[in-house]
Amino acid sequence: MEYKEISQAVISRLPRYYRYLGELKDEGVERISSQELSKKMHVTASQIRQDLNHFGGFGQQGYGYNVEYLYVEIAKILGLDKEHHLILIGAGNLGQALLNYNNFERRGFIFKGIFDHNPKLYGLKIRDIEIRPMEELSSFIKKNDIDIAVLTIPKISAVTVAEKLVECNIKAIWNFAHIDLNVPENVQVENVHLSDSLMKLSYNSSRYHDIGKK
Amino acid sequence: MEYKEISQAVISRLPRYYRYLGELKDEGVERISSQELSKKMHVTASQIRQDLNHFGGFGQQGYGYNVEYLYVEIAKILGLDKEHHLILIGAGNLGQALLNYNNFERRGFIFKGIFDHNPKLYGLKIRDIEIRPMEELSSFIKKNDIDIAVLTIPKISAVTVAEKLVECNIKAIWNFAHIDLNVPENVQVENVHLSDSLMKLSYNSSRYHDIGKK
DNA sequence: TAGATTGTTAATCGATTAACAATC
DNA sequence: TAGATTGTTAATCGATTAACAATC
Repeated sequence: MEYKEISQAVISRLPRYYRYLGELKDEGVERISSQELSKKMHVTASQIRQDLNHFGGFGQQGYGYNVEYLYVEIAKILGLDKEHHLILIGAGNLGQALLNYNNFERRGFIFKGIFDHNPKLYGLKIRDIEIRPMEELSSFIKKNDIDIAVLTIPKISAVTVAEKLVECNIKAIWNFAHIDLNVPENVQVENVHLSDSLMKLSYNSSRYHDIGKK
Repeated sequence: MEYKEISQAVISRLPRYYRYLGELKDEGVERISSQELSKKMHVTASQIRQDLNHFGGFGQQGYGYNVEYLYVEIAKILGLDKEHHLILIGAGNLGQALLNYNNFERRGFIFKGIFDHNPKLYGLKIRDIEIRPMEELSSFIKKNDIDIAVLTIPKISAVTVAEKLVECNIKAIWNFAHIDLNVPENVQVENVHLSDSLMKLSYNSSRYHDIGKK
């Protein structure tokens, strides 16, 4: 399999394509051209064709793209054709919210374990998943073939926990802690920095209304 | 005040600068050069200087940047010098997690009201904030000078609620629903699409480990 | 003053868009 | 076959990086 580096800009757009194709599929649409899709999504048809062609020729000249087929192919590209085993680290409000979010499970992201450093929680269950002490982290990851660790802990402990996860050979960290994690390049990190997002919104709304419409 | 459009790429980096400057300030660092900061943040010094100069000359030749001063200035740019009044729409798990997240309040983002369409919740309080029926939305927004609506509801109702918010002249929507909202350009939308983020992580970790290191 | 480091212009790089030949 | 639409190359646009004169 030959490998060309594909930019994160392209990758970031894939889930959105996937979402729109899923909707079209549910509406019973069989085929769609890049132009039709571009109108729906407010992007250029050119970009859609370019993006998709990084991964293969999924369309057909004179016809367009088969919705069902493209939907399945993008799922494969995104790794949604395989099950992913997750652990949650930090059983606070946000962690529980993620645990209770059904959509992840539907896409093959299965929470296998919950970890917390509060001894009062040990043995309690959320959605039938037991809360365990941090000491069991390493053995649990190995035993349960864990792919992804979800970090919903305060930033103060995040760095240490991330280091520990690296030692456990975790492949990916979904980081909700408000700090940058420095991990080796074979460990993938995806950050969700909620305050950054809120500040961006604050900037955009303040600017817009201070200055008036552009 | 003259206005030049500043790219979202630049804006997206501001909260990160702000975070690092806050840490430096807490460590008692008084001044920092773009080069020192660039090493800490793993970006180029050139980019830091370019980014900051969109908003003014905050540094001094031969000296660098005063940490405290720059920290305050970036806060102003991001609109953190003013209070923002928020409402939460959707009192589910994720909504509650956001309500309980102290950091927002510390930065001036204050939740004033909670709305839900489940009558069983009316009158209940989370963090001393009452849950109200959707019918009161419009009057509440006007009366309490609400800036930002936080949408933590299923996508099926998100579009309708967004339309209603637009009618109420809301300035900004922080959207956690997994759907694109179409609103007029004077309403700012910031999306947090958690499943998109997780899919991106899935892609990156699958790719990396399928193909081997680049 | 000499050294350091910014602010800013110019060069490079990469991503997006346009155009069109290939082909279903 | 003629029409439609892709896949792909070329042109454009914008963002990042490099370089350096200005200046503290």
